[in-house]
Amino acid sequence: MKANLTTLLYHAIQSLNVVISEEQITLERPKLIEHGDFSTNIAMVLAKQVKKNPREIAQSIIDNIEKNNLFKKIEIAGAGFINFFLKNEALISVIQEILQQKKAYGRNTKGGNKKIQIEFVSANPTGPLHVGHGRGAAIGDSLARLLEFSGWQVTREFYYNDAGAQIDNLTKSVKARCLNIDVDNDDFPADGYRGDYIKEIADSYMMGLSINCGEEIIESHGDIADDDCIKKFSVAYLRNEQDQDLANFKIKFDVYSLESSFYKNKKVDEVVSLLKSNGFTYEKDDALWLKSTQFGDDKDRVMKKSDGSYTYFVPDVAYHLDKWERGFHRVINEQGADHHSTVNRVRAGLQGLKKNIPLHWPEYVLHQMITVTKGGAEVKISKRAGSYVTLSDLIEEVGCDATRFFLVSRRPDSQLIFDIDLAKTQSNDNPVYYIQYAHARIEGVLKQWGGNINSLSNNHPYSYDSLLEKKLIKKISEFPELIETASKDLAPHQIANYLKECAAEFHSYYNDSKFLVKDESIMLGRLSLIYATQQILKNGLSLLGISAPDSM
RNA sequence: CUGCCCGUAGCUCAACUGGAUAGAGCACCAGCCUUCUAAGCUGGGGGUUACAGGUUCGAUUCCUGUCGGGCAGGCCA
Repeated sequence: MKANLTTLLYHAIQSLNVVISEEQITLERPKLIEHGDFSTNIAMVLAKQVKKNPREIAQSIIDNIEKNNLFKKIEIAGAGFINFFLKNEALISVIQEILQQKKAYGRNTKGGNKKIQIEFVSANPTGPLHVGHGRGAAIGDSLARLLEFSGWQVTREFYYNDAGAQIDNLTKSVKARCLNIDVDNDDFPADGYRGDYIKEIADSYMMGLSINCGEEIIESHGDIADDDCIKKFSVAYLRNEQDQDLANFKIKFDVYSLESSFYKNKKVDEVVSLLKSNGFTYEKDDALWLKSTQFGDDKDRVMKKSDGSYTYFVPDVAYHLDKWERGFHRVINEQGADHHSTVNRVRAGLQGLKKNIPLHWPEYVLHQMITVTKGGAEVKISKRAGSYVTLSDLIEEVGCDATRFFLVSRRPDSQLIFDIDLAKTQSNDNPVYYIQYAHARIEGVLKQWGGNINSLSNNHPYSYDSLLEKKLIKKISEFPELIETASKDLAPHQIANYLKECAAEFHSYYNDSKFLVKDESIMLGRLSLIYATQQILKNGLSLLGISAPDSM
């Protein structure tokens, strides 16, 4: 509908001999019902260029709109808004559209089936996943679903560091625990990991357990002197645990990339020699530096440390070169904002390769920190992890659906307060239940009715005259526009907000109206509206990876 | 000290990227179940959008500065 209107407007403006692109025409959904179904400010935008009063321009645009039978009326309002009021038939046609397209309703082809990669979570295997990873997981996975729905060919990817200093640190920590060195003991590694889980790993290692890690089975022989074996075992143990957490969070990845693989396949060497031969490096203080300031970084960065090993961003650049060579049109990295300093470095490194990689490739979605509260007080630690709240604690305490909803429901760039008490309440306080309840309520009515559900997708002679019906129809018809803006903005929280509003419109309607009435045309008309609403709720929830229960 | 993000009702958050009278939910007050799920609905009070300037027909949104919070600025990731 919106697209149709835009085209109509475009033609009307062209016939005024005004140069304009179709993208410049913005159509809005007015907040107030008195402002019609759609509204545009295009006359005010054109006022400067045309040098005429906006209201005059608006009038000539209206006069030039091609004949059609969509509108009840078109008005000029305020400083020069053009407000469109659609005919009833045009408005209610959305119900049949939804019921015919079902789970495909709202889908679009903006992505043109091009390849896009979303990297998210990317936790290092040095401990259990924490809430921050959970936020990344919820946002990243919803983004993936949203972009698939928008016609992109999506690859979900997880990258982890299985090679650097942090892994050595993990190994030392586990080893210390194998030797029964307590975390308070002076002999325990100064920067070691102190959570109880380290003790669990050590115990399992000493017992000679084996870990089933993908296709590989990692065995331990309980040999305390074998650092390499401790390392492999610990990494496998934690990877295994993280996979379990992610599975419980209903998240699947298509590809796992290992930092070590970019050393093995010489990608790191390739990157370093390219940067060298392109003249973007220099030696200083026994180290090799990247002239990242030439690409907008605020200082140059060390690539190769004085001990001969590379800093973390070098394999990161190699990894992104690998992504580029795999042919992704777009790459989105979802990460915690505490990693924002890597953005400039990775992009600078890629530019230095002179491979014609676009300036803003890859894109980043950075999420801010999370505060978890319970009983009004901040929760800072989990017993197992020691210094932070784990994702599995949350899932266990409030469930997967509520956890996902709360973690995805805020703009990524604002700090989030996760209220465990609120997420746990099974009442109207809790938006997840509020939305799911709307879905279940509709299912209840449809079950009670017991008729042929498919017959609802036919046209029914009912005019939807009540205000609540009009508002609900308006809301569900906005779903395709929501998908477009949410995926353009990489902002899945918009889906969560929308679903709350949609559920609210439904609950009001439900409370006000009777569905199973004697008059069949009224009944079928109303049932098809709520059936369409249910479909919208289901489609929206599935974009967030949240279940749509038939009863509660 | 420098860079990035944020600052909206008592609390948690929106606001279609510059639009019309800034919206929801909690909390508070007053109502609605012999009728399809009350996990619901209806009504009410609550705001100088941190502050001060600027840009223009029009600013929560863009620019500058100040204040406050978070995160970075390690040859850690």
